Amino acid sequence: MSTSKMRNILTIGATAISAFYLGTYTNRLQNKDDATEEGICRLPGLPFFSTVSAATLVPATPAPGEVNLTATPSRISQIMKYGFPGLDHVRSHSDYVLSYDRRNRVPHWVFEHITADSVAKNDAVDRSKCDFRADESIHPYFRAQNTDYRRSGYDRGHMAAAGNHRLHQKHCDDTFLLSNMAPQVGQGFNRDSWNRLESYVRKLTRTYANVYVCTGPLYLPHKEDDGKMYVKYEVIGPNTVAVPTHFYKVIVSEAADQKLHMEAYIMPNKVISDDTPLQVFQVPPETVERAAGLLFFDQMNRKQLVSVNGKKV
DNA sequence: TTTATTGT
Repeated sequence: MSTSKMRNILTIGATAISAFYLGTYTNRLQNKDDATEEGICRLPGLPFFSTVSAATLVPATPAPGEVNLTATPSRISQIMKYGFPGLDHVRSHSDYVLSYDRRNRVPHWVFEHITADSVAKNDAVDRSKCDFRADESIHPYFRAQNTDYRRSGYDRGHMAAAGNHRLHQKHCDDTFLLSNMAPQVGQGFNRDSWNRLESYVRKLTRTYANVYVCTGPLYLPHKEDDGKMYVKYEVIGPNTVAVPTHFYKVIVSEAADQKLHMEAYIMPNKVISDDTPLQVFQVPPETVERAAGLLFFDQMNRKQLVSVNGKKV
């Protein structure tokens, strides 16, 4: 085991990670050659695919230079090109797709498709004009409110980052829904190392034509003094919003030649020294899948996959 | 630069 791998495991908790089988992602994918064909048929009647026959009645891909302001079927298909990680309470917004965890009042996962254009500086989009607000599409029993976060000591941390959605003010606004938030340690995490990871993902668009990123929370077990394993996490506010122990990102970068490069990261929701290299937090994608109960990019053709965490496969 | 909060 390499030094960096060992440091990584120590950082995110040895007991948590050793509980998961550290196989290779490619092993599972090797049986998935025909995954693409079965993909569409597998989808249940989600609201945005409700009537396939109606698809032609809905505005399709916008003309070049124009921007989708609503979650059109074509845009959702583009964002979700490589498959849905899960299907629990899926919501499609103008520029990202989310699955909501009603029990924990935070997302299960959010999916984004970003390009050099969508992350480019745009004076027409002003983050300071965006307001954090409750998501009215979530049943009130399960809806997080701003009061849950107030004086909790935690930031309202974006899962789909505001900085990834600069094509239009509406795209930026939509990322401020509380259904896209989870409680994050502010100084030392959200505003620092997690922000570094988000910036790194944006930087990938300088090299790759399309970047697909899935982000979400984890609740990892740890061993306590009695020798038993427990999952323990704080909850905040009147609506008992869960404070995840860790967060993940699974990224697929698509090159102009259709070759795919996959990366996966798990970071603990705690103060992380700014000089910690992001590589320290790399894990096999399968580790995130087992921890989250989700399958990422399962519609990806493995023949296109050329690297995982920077190593050839 | 972007990420955010504090009865400021």
